[in-house]
Amino acid sequence: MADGLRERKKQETRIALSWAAVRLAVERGYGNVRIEDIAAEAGVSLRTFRNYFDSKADAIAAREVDRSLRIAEELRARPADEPLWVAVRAAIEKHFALGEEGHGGQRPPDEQWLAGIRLMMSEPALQGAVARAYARAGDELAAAIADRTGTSGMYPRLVAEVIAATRGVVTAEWLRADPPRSIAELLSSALDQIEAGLPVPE
Amino acid sequence: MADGLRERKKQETRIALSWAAVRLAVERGYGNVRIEDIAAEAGVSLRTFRNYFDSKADAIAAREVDRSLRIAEELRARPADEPLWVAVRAAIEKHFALGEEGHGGQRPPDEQWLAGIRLMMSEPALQGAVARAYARAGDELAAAIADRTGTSGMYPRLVAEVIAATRGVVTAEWLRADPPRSIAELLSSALDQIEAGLPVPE
DNA sequence: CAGGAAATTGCCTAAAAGGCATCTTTGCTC
DNA sequence: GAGCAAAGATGCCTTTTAGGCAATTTCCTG
Repeated sequence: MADGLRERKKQETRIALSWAAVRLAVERGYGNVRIEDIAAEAGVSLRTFRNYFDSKADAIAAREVDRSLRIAEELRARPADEPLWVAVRAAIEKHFALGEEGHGGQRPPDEQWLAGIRLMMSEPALQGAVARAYARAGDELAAAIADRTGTSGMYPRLVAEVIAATRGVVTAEWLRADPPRSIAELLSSALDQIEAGLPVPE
Repeated sequence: MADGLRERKKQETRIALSWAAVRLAVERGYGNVRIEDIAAEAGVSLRTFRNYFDSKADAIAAREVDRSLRIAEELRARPADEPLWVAVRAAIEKHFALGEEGHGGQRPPDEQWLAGIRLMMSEPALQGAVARAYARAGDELAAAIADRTGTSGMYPRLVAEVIAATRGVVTAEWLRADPPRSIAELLSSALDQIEAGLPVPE
């Protein structure tokens, strides 16, 4: 078998800890959550929490790490003969569609997930951990792009980082836009601009 | 007056702490430096260190924060009628030329500065703080671009984040390239690709 | 089902984070 | 140039985090 009970349980614990961390932080505020509480919520000891994550911030960011890594996965899943940017668009779109299937059910914009995103964007103490998460995702993405295009050097990394940046900007704009705008629309617009070389719009 | 002795001294202390933090971390390794040591090195109390920075990592990243903020400054300093991307190229080039004038003298590639950069790129515990630094710089840059181009919405932020990403990729490539390559050349190449919309190279 | 690797846990020490009160220094006013 | 108010520096204190070490329990393999 690929991974026995052992590996699966470890993954479950990791996810349980991360969700517990996000939930508690959203409820009480980041600063009012002790890792002891998170561990208790997930049913493990404080010391075990520490075996999984180096810090409280990492635990909260873990969920976003997993989600972000999917972009590279999605990209690899696209047909190999599809043009790069077409595949990229599809991969990011799928990434953004994620959030419904968070922990089982599929109630639309998943309030829990959204609150978590807002938390991560607003709490300064979390930005570092989140940034590291995105850096990790960028590495994977760059590798996927290198494989797909057969390029090396700066190109794969440039594309990966630009995609990561785009994703961040789109997310921020989506959260901010007061007459709400659809993510798909924002994303499409942003990628159009990227592909056009970012000329100053008139 | 704009800033009295008070303000200037505060700035000096901040810089002294940051340099001390970098120097000690480079010498002994990040984990073997206590903030107490940094404070002592800079001639202030431990408690005062904490008034300046929230963490050891922040102190180390502070120098990079200041340096990164200069990109936006340089951009604002360019002639207003210069095309955006021309101005951007010039601003980043100047940013990269920085490092000689670190703390007074101007011995070429400033070993101290380079070692600091390597440290920041390699030590995981620092990546969060550094990422936050770049995020700050991105905000300033986006504002500068918005002012210069008279645009709003996602465009200024997209450009700012793409520039930040480019700078990061170029720096990484420059540090890694074994037959060393000039920063100017790498930067120029990267920006050419960005302006062309990142088509897959042949 | 026995041996061994891996994970969980408790215990312990060092270090970090940050509130609060006090003392100094700086900048401004008369 | 003396005095006053505000801002900064410092010391002290408590809570929380970080992580090493060893004992114990849980899963995998042969």
